[in-house]
Amino acid sequence: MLKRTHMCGSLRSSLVGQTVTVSGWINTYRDQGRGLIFTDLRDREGLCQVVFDLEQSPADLVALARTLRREYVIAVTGTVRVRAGGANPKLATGEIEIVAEKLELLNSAEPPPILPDDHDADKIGEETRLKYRYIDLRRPRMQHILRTRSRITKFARDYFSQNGFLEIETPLLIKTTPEGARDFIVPARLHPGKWYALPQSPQLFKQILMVAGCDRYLQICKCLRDEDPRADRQAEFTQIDLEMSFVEREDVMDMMTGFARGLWKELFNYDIGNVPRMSYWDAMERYGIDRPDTRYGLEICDVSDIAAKTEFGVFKDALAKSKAGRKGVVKAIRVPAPNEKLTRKVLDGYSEFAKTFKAGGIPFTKLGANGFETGIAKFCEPVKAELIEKLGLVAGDVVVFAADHYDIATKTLGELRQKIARDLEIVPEGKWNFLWVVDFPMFDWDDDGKRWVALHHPFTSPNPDQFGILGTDPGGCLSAGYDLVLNGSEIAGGSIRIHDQSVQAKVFELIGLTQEDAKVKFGFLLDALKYGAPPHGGIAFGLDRLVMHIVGTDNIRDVIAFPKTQSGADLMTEAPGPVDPEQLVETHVKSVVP
RNA sequence: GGGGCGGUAGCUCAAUUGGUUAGAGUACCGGCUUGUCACGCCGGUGGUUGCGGGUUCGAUUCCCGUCCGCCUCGCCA
Repeated sequence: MLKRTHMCGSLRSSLVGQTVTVSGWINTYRDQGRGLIFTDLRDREGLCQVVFDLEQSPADLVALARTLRREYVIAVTGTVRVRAGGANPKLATGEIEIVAEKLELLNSAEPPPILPDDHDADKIGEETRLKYRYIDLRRPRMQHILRTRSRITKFARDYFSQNGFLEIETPLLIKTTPEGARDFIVPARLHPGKWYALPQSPQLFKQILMVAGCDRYLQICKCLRDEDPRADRQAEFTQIDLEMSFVEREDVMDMMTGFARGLWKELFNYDIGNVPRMSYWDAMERYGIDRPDTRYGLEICDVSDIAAKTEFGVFKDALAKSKAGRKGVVKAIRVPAPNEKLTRKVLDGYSEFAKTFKAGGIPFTKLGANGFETGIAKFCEPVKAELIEKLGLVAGDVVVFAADHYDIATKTLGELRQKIARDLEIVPEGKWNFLWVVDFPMFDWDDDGKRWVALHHPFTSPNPDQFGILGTDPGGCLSAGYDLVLNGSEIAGGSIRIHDQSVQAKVFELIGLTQEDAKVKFGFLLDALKYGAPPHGGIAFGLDRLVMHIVGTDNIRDVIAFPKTQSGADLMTEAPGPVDPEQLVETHVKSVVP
């Protein structure tokens, strides 16, 4: 085999006159007749043009060159020269070409079902791309994503290693975790009737590593949750998982801000600046969501007081509602000009959008030169002065409302705010808005189950100043949790953990876990906490989402080499599939298909 | 589990009110072509219209069921 000396995509005019050997795939083949054949040869680094000069070449080289087809794998030795026909500015290697002197056919290829060209890849159905993923991944765009992902994990390993983190592996076959997402389970052949679970995260193991004195831990690991996927969610995903001992909230946040700062410097030479903070309740009030996109305005304003003075039945009904001890609300977003895209039809469409979040609809109006016009103008006119004052309205502003239970109205406007920003095309390009969201409540009241549920997870510690009210006012107790938000997307979440066994027991009690239950489910953690657990806390970055932001895609499957479909299938390997009946016997499993 | 959109040539799509032999581009094959670069020109091969059933003289088209893919609500401590 001809020994490769250079990568196709790395050839430059500085190599003119040199003899080089490159290997790769035939990207395109342009036969010019008796005189010339051009091919673009592709490898991981890019394309370069290889020209076969048929008149100057021996007969066997010409004969072999004539048999080449797309996606054949070849090695070529030749001389680099400046292109006689002029440079191709579209290619990084466009100033030069290789004149082939030796050609070795390493493998032929059947005509591929799809071609690995970026220019028409966007049109190809994803189903086909996933089935022939090995061809799809040959595309420069996909190679760029895989490489970027690798640069990110390398940077993470370097940064955290420099800061004293040890990379430690935790088990994949673990005990099922009762709280949270649905587990993937694995039958235990050596224990008839018993099952392993695959980890939703290494949470408990990394805490125990802190008890074990490892001090600082890093793992880039797969996590598995058997829940329905979304455009930004897969059942199998990767976390950059971290934990630190002898730290408080500020220490973890500083360390992680440093990571983000360094990563953006490394990848974009971009200074993310100081990362601002926002409390959970501030985020919910102003943005209707716990991961606000602060790249644009459109903040949410509670106008319940003013709405109560109107004769609008929807407002009155909403304000009369009550749930989990919280009254109904009326909230509004002021949409300043230019807002011409918010036509009557678009605004009416928002009500349909709102219904997906169980809201009744989106009342709206517009402030004209002489008062409110359209929509619910007649109900707003009597409280015109107060609305103008509260929302800071000027003529031309559109106002959209949501009136419902607190959680529904908040969520609906939080989602609608983002939709309006997209519709008006006011989301700035090229902006990286990082934000720490802090001061989450410890618990959320579950009205159906009539119990408190942990908002983060039940190992999250209350903030140091909140221990006093943990028992007396669980609903008001704030945690030492923190989420790192980037452009409206949660890219990391973590907390200071409980290291005191009695506090852990209290939290379990509050979420309705009896001592017996806690012992059965988390006994090993409670035991570990007894034997000298240091104060500790950590965080986990969602690697897939991080890569999505960095390469600019809204499809999580684009950043995973071999992703699954929405039904959890791998179209290339056709997993999941049936197993041999003998495997069921061995694992003591009887399969019953409905 | 619910809602929405989609499935026609290897790929991307079209096909009038239910009506002749289901078309186009691209890919592929053959021929021509000495500076192309999404090469060009000429010709050709290529179809279980996702699958099953129904209505009809006749179904890609209408109806029922089902499978697959995407988006989404629930779900995702």
